[in-house]
Amino acid sequence: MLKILRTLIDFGIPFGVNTAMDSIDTELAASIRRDIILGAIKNEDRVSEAQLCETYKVSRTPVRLALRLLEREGIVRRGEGRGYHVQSPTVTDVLQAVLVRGHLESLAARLIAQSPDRMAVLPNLEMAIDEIDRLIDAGKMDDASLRLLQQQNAMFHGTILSGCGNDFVGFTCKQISHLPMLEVGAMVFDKRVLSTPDGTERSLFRLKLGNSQHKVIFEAIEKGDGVRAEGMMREHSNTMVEYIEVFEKRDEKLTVTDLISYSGIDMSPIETVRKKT
Amino acid sequence: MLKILRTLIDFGIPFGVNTAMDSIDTELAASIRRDIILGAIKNEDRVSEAQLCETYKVSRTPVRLALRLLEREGIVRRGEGRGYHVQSPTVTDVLQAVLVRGHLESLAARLIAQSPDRMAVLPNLEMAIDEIDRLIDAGKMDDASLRLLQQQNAMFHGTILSGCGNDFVGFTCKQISHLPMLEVGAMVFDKRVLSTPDGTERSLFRLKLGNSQHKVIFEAIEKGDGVRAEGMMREHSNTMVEYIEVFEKRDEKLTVTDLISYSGIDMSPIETVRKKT
DNA sequence: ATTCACCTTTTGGGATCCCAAATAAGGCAA
DNA sequence: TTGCCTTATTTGGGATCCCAAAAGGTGAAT
Repeated sequence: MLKILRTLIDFGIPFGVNTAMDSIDTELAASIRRDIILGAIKNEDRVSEAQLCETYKVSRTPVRLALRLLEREGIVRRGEGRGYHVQSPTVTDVLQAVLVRGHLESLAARLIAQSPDRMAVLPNLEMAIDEIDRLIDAGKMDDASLRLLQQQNAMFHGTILSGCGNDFVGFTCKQISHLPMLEVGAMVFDKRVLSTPDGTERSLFRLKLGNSQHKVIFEAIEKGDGVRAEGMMREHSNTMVEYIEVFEKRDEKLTVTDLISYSGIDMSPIETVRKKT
Repeated sequence: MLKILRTLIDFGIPFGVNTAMDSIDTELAASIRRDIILGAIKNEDRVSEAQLCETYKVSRTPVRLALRLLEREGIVRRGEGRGYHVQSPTVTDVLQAVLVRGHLESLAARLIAQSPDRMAVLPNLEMAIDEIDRLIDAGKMDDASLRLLQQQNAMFHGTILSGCGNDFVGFTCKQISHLPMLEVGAMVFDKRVLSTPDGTERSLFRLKLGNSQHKVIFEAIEKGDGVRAEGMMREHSNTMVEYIEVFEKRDEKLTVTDLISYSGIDMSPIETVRKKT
C-alpha cells in the first residue's frame, strides 16, 4: 500500500494548476473549496446538492463526490439532519496545520538521517540549496523569482518527505495540504513588505536564514545525525508559524485570504468546470 | 473548521462496531476494507464497480463513493486506464503508520503540557491510569479484561489528543486509523502468548510498564514539562513498534491478519450491508 | 507468423429518476 | 394568540440509464 503515493506526491506543482485532468468531481471540489476559502461561500452557510448543481452546472453525482471529499477535508460538515454546512478555515486552523506539518517533517528529517541509503537524496537537496542561494544572490523578489524560490523550497522539503523511507509521513502531510499555504514547502510573504526596498532586503535575509537552516539539515543528514536533523527541521518549520503569528499580531483582522495572497499563489481563474451539455 | 471533530473523535469505540448508522456507502466501504484486509479480496486484484455491485448487492452509486473513500485511504488504487487495483496493507505499512501516529501523539503530549488549561484533562487521565492499574491487579487477561484495558488505554490517549488544543493532531491521527490496530490507543497482544500462565505474567508486566509510562506522562503534563511529556510519549509509542518487530522477527510470514487477531478486535460478522430490494 | 487496424465488449463517469426522511408551512384547537 | 398536529415541499441517498473511453479480441495484410 501507498508505494505509489511516493511518486504521486507532486511536490513543486503550484496549487490549483493541477492539469492532471481529474474527473469532474475533483475539479468541482477544487472550485467549491476555492469559493469557500476565498469567501464566495460564507462560513456556516447551508449548501445543498441541488443548489451546487445549479451554480456549477453539473449533475448531482459529481456534486456528491465532491461534497464527500470536502467533508473529509473538514471544510464542509454534514449536520445532524439534512444539509451540509460550510466550515471556513480560520487563521488558527492554518497555524495548527502548519505546526502539525512541521512536526511530521521533522520526523522525516530524522528518519532520512538514520536511513542507510540517505546518500541518494543528497544531490537533490544540494541542488535545491544551491538554486535558492543563486536566487537570493540575484536579489530580485518579483513574482517569477518568488515562484522559483517556492519551487526549489518545495523540492527540498518534498525530497526529504518522499525519501525518508516511511511513506506514511508524506501521505499524512498530503492529507492536510488542501490549503495553498499548507502545501509542502510553501512559503508566506507579505506582498506589502516586498513592495519596499527595505522590505525586500529583510525578506532576502529571511530566505538566507532559511537556506542556512537547509544547509544544516543537509549536513546532519549527510553525517547521519538524526537528532540534529530533526531539531533543525523543527526550528525551520517553526519559522513559518512565527511569521504568521507576527502577521496576526500586527493585523487583528488577518484572514485566510490574506495568507493566501501572501503565499503568492494565484487562485483566481480555474474555471475548468465544464458546462453541462 | 474541525472544531466539531474534537467531539467526533470517537475514542474508545471498538472497530467495526460503529452502529452510527452511516449511509450505505460508509458501511460498504467498511465491508470492502475488511475483505481486503482479511484477504478475501487479494492484493493486486482488479476490482470493478459492477462486480462489487454484484457481490455486495448494492447499486453503483454507493460503490463509487466507497471506492473513492478507499482510494483516499490508500488501500485501493485507481490505475492509469480503467479499473481499480487493490493494494493490501502490509505489516510494514502498519509499522510505518504506528510510527507516525506515535510521533503525532508525542506532539499532542507536548502541546497539552504547555497548555494553560491542561488541568482540565488531568482527572480523565488519572481515572484511566487507576482503572488500568485495577485491571492489572486483577491479573486476568481474558477477552473481557482485554477489552476494558483497550478502552481505558484509548481513553488515556484520546484525552491527550483531543485536549491538546490543536485539533489537527487528532484529525490527522484519525486519517490514518483505518486499520484496527491503528486506532488511537489500540494495543497488540499475541493470543498464543496469553494462553500460557507465563505469557500472561509477561503481558501483565508489559502493561505495568506501559502504565508507569502513563504516570510519567501524567506527571509531566501536570508540571507543565513539555519536553518530558513529549519524550515519554515517544518512548511509550515506540513500545508497540518494537513489539510488532519482535513478532516479525519471530515469524517471517507475519500477516496483517495476524496483527488484527492480536489486537483482539473482532472483524468478522458485520454484514450490515442491506440487500437491494 | 506477426503486426496493425477495426470492431466488440467492458467499464468508469455523468445525468436523471425515484424514494424516504426531514424540514418548513399551514391550519386547527385550546 | 399560542402551541401542536397534519400536510406540503425540500433534500439527500440509492438505483438506473446513457455515453464515451479503454481494453480486448478478431481478422486481414504483409
